[in-house]
Amino acid sequence: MTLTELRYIVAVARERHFGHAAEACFVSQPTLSVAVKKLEDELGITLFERNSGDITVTPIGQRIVEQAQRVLEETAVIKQIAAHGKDQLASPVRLGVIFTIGPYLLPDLIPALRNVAPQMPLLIEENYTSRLAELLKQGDIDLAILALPFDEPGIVVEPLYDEPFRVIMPLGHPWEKQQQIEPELLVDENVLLLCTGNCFRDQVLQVCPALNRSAFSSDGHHSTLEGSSLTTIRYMVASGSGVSVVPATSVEGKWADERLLVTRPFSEPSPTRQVVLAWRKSYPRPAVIEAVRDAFAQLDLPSITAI
Amino acid sequence: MTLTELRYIVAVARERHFGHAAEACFVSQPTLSVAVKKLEDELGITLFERNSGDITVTPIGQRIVEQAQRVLEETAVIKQIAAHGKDQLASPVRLGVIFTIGPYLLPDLIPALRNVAPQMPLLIEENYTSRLAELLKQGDIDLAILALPFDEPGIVVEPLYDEPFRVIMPLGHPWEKQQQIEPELLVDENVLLLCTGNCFRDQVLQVCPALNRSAFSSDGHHSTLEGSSLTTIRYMVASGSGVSVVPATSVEGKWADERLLVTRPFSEPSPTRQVVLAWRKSYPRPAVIEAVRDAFAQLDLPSITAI
DNA sequence: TCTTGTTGATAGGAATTGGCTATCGTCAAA
DNA sequence: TTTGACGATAGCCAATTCCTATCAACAAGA
Repeated sequence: MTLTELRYIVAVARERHFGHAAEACFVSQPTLSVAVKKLEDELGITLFERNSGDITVTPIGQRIVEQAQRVLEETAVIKQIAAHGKDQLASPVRLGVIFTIGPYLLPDLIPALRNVAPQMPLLIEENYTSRLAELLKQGDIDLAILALPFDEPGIVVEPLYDEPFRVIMPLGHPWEKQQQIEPELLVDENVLLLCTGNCFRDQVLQVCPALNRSAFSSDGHHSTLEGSSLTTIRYMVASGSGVSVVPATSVEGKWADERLLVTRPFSEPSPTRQVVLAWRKSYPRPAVIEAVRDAFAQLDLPSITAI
Repeated sequence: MTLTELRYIVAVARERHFGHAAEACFVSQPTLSVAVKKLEDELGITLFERNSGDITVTPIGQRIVEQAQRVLEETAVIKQIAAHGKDQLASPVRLGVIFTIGPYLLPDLIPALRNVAPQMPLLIEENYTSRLAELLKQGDIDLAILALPFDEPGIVVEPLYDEPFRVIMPLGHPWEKQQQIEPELLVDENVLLLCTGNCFRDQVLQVCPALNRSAFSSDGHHSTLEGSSLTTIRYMVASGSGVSVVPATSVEGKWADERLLVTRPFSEPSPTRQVVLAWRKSYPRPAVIEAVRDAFAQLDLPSITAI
């Protein structure tokens, strides 16, 4: 049984005439005759009564023709779904963002995306890099915004921007008078870090490996404390628990709060992390990637270096 | 788009593995790969994300696969209808019978048919021969039981039985003492006939053309009257309006009523009419014809000559 | 870093199918 | 008896479908 055969019998039932039905199907009459006979043989029943000069549909043929019509309608729905769904920006996109970027980037990124692709529903997942990598590979999210280093098989990354690190300290801290902070100074300070598992912690430690040692030192003087989120760190720093190193976007622009904190850049060359967009090599909707790129192009975030 | 392709994508979506899906479809993996790609190209969308080692269905692919499944289910219904409808004795048969046979034959024929083909719904149409011929040719009925002469293009007839004519007369009629009636005697009697249009009227006139003449004679003595049905004729005869010629089955067996009428056969060779089964040459259910034959073979009607 | 195994894609050729033209057979109407 | 209409059949060609063999990509393990 083929869809073509079904189309043929529907046409014959409608036209009650093999010749006209063939014409309606844009095939020759023998083609249609043979196809109908083939289907009749396959089903083992006679669909049409060929009277000289008059075709009638048998009762069982009538039911089968009606069912064939239903089949054809359902296949039309497939084409319809396909035609409508051809717009890659029409179906949902699941976007993962790491914790240390999401809260500061998304309020700007989401409107920009709505601007670029108004019809595209967005599902956001905030999580750690490692978890996002998992979700990405399993196909549970489609895109991820995260920071290097990131290297997973089957995943392609594309740089979005470079984000410098900033030092934050409580109001009245001795470094307040310096316009730039030397990284080495941190070793002698009480530096608050994010908990283990957060990529930003690793990035900071990579910039200043000495902090790792001091965290385990037991002299009680140069110890580091840990916070569970950047917001927590901010409040811990503001309350005088120490200083910290945070991504620039989390303490500048609309997130700056001079009444609580003092923010200073590192001396040049400032340590930075590179924020990238990641997706499965096999992700079949390049238009979505393009839309995200366009959305980023629209953004005008302070303190970041577009790439 | 072909049903095979739809089967393939459903299998791939189910197995999430081209190789396994191909196995499930009893084709080689390349065959399936090519077919899926062909469908994707035709629809213009990517149905599956081919990640090394893991196949995922795209959101739009998911919807299309579900729709494809619906299509396949509907085609399965076609096969189901066909398989169930293969039994030619399962779907309704429309049977036409002429007025002068129906009332006397059907009470016996229908149970016999139910015996031969218990599952076969019967739709009965009682009418004149000419109307039955129309219905038969138009396909509004499938079979007809009627009397010769009957010759219509595209219609095949098969003898069922010969039915002798009988003379009926009121109780106490002079002919009551005769065991057989000579046809010539009718000319001098008041003979009741069925109305014009009824085939039995023509059959009687064919046996005794003289009646036709006398019907239009104006001497008032040898006139014929007309009744609208055999039952009417019976009561008209019983009430003394005259004599009549009727089919044997309508006045013998369970239809005999010696308290009202006297029934006599004609002298040999008795005039008869041949009752036949008629159907379109193209009627595609020989088993139905066979069932009707079998049902007649079961009948044991008095006064008829099986053929 | 190199090999290896797995998996889907591709190439090329054989078999099948679907379509065409030409012609036939049937049948009813003239 | 002839004719015209219509569906069936025959024979051929092209397109499709399916196969085997092979390739390419890639992740995992040595």
